[in-house]
Amino acid sequence: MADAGAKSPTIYDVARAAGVASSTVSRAFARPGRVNAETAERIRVVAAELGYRTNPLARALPTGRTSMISLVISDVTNPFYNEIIRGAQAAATEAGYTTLLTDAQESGAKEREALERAVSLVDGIVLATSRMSDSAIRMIAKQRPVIVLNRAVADVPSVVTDNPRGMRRAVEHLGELGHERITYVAGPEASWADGTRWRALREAVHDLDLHAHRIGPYEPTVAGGAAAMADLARHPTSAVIAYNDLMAIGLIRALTAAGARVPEDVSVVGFDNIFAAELVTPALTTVAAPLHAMGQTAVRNLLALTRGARPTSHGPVSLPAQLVVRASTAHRRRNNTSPAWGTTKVSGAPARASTSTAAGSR
Amino acid sequence: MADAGAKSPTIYDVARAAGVASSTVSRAFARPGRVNAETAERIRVVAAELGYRTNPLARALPTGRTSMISLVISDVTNPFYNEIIRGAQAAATEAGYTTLLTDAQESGAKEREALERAVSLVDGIVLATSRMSDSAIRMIAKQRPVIVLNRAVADVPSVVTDNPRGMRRAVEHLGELGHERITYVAGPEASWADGTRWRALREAVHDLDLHAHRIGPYEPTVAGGAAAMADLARHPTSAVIAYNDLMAIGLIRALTAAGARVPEDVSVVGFDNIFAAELVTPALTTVAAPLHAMGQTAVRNLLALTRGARPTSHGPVSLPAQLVVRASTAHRRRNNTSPAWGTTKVSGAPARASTSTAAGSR
DNA sequence: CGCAGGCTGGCAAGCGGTTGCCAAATGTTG
DNA sequence: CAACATTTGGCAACCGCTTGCCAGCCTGCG
Repeated sequence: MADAGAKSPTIYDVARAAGVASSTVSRAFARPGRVNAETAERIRVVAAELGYRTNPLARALPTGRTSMISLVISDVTNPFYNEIIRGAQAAATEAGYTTLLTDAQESGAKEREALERAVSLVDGIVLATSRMSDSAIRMIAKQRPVIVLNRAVADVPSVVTDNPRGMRRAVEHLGELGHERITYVAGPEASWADGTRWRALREAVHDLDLHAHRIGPYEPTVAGGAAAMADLARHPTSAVIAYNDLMAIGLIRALTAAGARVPEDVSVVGFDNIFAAELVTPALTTVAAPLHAMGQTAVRNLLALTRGARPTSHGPVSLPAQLVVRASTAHRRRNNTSPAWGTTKVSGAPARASTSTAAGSR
Repeated sequence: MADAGAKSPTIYDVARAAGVASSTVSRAFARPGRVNAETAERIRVVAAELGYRTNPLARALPTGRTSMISLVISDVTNPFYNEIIRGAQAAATEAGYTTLLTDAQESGAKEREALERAVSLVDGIVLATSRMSDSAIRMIAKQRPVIVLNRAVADVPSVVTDNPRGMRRAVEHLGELGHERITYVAGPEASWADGTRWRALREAVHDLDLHAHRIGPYEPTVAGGAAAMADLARHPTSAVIAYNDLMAIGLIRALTAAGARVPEDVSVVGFDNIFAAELVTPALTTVAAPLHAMGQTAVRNLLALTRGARPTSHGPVSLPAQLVVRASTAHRRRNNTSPAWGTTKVSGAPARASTSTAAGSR
């Protein structure tokens, strides 16, 4: 039993107690096979008795490897990151790595600063939706292995959601429901994902002979979605795809407040499948990003890099998205081509039996 | 300009370039005043030119202080922790500390393991809703300063929500609405908060001449709340207080599915005021824990401890909770004493104008 | 029997800072 | 101007662990 009185024991204490040199103790732990099996076992026993644990800091100094990775998130309070964090943690822990979580608080400056302090502490970095410029990221990337999430930066390996395919599924879904014009409610212009999604939407509507219109940009939040309401009223459509779930939720609330019914009057599709998506009313139809898998993949690839693997030069690693159909989308009502929200008295939607989930969301 | 070619420069490089001894460089950074102002300035300039940054690892070895703290969370995906994390991060960053976020994934074993690896890396630890036993926590606490959140452990300083007062407000609110019997939907038995809340509820109903009944325990999740439905149907009441928001949301969904209307037939109050609480329909009336402040306070107190402050022996630091009144609570309908859920056809609730927030939630 | 080669374990030089102690330089005082 | 107090900067010994290099020992083989 370890008594927690004094300082924790070092390899020297173990070495003395076991009657060997400190280097042998070190090797017994760090270099299996380099030391005689019996000796190693004896050392192991003595170490256990003394309650010895190798000090990661001291180990890191000569080796230069800390077994820590940094995960930088632009905003921890955004539920979008929850599963990413968890996936990343899982992959890191599994590989014996500790995760240094940093919240950039939506500020490129804070992100830089935090990174500056962390960079010498970690073996690699995952940047989830960084707010920094491409060049700043490349700067970091030449000091330590870096993986960016949901973004493409030249010369820096990345992991992204397959937005085009996900968007395609969403458009097909709306098309099957009879919608002909789709409004895209745009997120931040600086967002790589936003550009990709809009582009994919245009291609999809073109192929399927539908029409798309874009409004925005807005903040990628509930408030931002609500703000889109005004513009939407000017270009009424029966179907909307929002940049992300938060905005979709905000928009639905605004629509409802204005007297429109979702999905009867307007179908709304979100992106990301965040936790709250299935909690809101109506439950949100959304394109589910493989959040957990993304976090996991990012970390795994990062660790591969730290072990000296060459980054794949085939562009970003793309993970499949799935459409989760819930209750915010429905058939377009033919007799209601040009919705006049708010003019008809709302009679209330009966409890929907639905919430059919087309694809498992996690 | 720092060229990112070679290894990062050390104090020796700076010392040589500035024509001083390495110790002087060290002191110029770590011991202001110990070195002549001019010399220090010159060193500073040279260091900047070389792109020198002090290596936290190397510094930690001799000093024993890493400027890192560990924040252990029982489940990062639980939105309850979002603001706590952020508050903690903010306080840590402000003090120049880096946060090591660890997700215990609801497992006491994983928590221990993670802690074991982290303990030698950090100057202090915040345990948010730990799954470990009191004695295990005390064990950790004698190796490093520890602050526990939302729990009382003898001899270990803690920060908690003022549950009794919050519960009292909730009961008063329901009482004012005419409810006479309140059902408490319990969370995990092992939860310290659960016990505190139930006790507070009993006291409050006693003082106000109301009645309380307890069902459970259930999992503190949406599914757990839904599971409570069955038991609730057996003891119908017009008012329910759930252990937390997630359960309240689950319960509301189950009630709605069963044909009961919230809040017309049943008023529901949650705890925590998580992000989704205002997004669901009806928006949830809930007791808002000062999440951000808790994270912040925990870290500040922890850092005070690492600086050698004696822990306050006055028991846990208690932070005030506030009641946020939204749309899930309403006047009890006198003619509906014994609700027969599901027998009457639901006609649908008109869009509520409400969502009145009695107290700012953040 | 002599020797090359594989195992083992020890020695000691770092890794990049910190800091107690000392001495030179400078400032103060009587 | 001598004696003494203060600054200021350098020396060198760590902090705890890793690892290149070396030597002793044991085997196996010609």
